[in-house]
Amino acid sequence: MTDKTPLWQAIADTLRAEITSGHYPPGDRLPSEAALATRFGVNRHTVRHAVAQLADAGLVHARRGAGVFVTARPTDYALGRRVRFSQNLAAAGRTGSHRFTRLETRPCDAVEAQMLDLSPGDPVHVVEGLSLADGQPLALFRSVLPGWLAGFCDHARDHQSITAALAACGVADYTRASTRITAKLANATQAVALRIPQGAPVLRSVAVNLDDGGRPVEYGRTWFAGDRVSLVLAD
Amino acid sequence: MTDKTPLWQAIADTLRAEITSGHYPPGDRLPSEAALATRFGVNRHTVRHAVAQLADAGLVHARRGAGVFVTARPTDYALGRRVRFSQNLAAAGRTGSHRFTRLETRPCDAVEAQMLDLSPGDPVHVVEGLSLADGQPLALFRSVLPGWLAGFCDHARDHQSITAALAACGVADYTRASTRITAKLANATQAVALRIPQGAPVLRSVAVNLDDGGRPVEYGRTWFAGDRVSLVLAD
DNA sequence: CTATATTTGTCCGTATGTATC
DNA sequence: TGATACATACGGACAAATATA
Repeated sequence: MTDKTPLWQAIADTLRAEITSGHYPPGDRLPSEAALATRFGVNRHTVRHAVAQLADAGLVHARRGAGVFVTARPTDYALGRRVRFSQNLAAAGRTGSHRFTRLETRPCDAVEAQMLDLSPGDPVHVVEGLSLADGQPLALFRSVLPGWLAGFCDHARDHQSITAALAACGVADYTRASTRITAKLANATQAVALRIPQGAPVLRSVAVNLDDGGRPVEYGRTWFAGDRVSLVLAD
Repeated sequence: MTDKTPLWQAIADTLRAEITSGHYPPGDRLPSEAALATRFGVNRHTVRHAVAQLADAGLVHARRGAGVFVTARPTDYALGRRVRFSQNLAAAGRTGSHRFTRLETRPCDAVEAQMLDLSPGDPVHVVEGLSLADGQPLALFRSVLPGWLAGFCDHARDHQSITAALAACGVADYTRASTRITAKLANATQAVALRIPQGAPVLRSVAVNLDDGGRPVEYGRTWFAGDRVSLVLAD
């Protein structure tokens, strides 16, 4: 080898190409380090160096005693002024679906009142649910909507869609005023719902949507499974 | 008790009010569970239930053996077309500073080549460093810049600023083409540098900046301490 | 560095009121 | 009415992490 690039990097590039080309699909196990070492004709440590780079890049993840697995490609989820769940997943080539787990009207607390421009104790509609992509849990969400949207819960139950229910309440269009993103660790409840191990990272997004008159119509919080989604801000 | 609201919720509300009113400032320790139990005249488990709700809301966080602490408000970090670190922190009322930990020119790998529109092996400048807010580590970053920016490393060393070094290389302005955000767990290296426990959540942001001619001039990755920052997308 | 006390985390219980089938 | 499940509240014991002398 007269080439200046290190052996381990060449091996890493080869593996990366094989993974991205689909030779090793997401969830698949790579050949053992020993097998890769014989294949490339190098020492196992050289393979380890290459695999470590891929793992650091998040492309694969090793499980002691089990092997090295190709990380499932995270679903791209676009954030912007107009965020619509199903459209987003369609763009990412996935079939998305909701499942509402709670639907109720109750008095709001202080935080909800401030975000929705209400007085504490005013009625609000609350929708909780789970977002699925290709049948796999992608995110938990809790949306709070002002009580003056008459009959929202019934519409939501009928249409199984927040956008459709808002339309039925006379809110034809809405845009996102602000989004705030933080990283948290999954608590027990979230871990069970999202089918991720407890302590796995979750992306928490807090957003407020306004109708075309500038009135707040939705205060939504979403918890994404951190390793199944990547939020994309496209300008 | 003829009241229908649970005891633990009333206690949680009381504590929440005392925290938000500033009675317990951020970073402060709450009285021990035993002390709170005697104060409210309830069992320790009831206090624990109340505190757990506050912790779940992110208002406080408990450290075994140490106590329950009021969570410091995370620094707001605005994301948009024009992202400048120091400006962001100034807007949040913090004093920001960089510290470059590595500065070198080397051949690029396959991913860097693709992101920067180069051929694999072309030279790139690499800047690694730590971002601090009020002296506290906020984020780790690794920026990769194309090699045709002559003398970038020297300029960066002189100015201790990526924006200034780019200006010295003739790139007067640059805008962010795309940003991609995922949640990860801190590995040992990141944990030490950011002074967070290993396994704490980190926000990974991957972005590409373009000059006014649309050429990629920076491929930057940033790892934010998940509980010290909240990324804000303002439209 | 070694106790020792403090504090939270987790587990075992018991009992009661309420909602549901 | 009975059976069952669940949330609430209390009591105790010990483990694990931390602070302190």
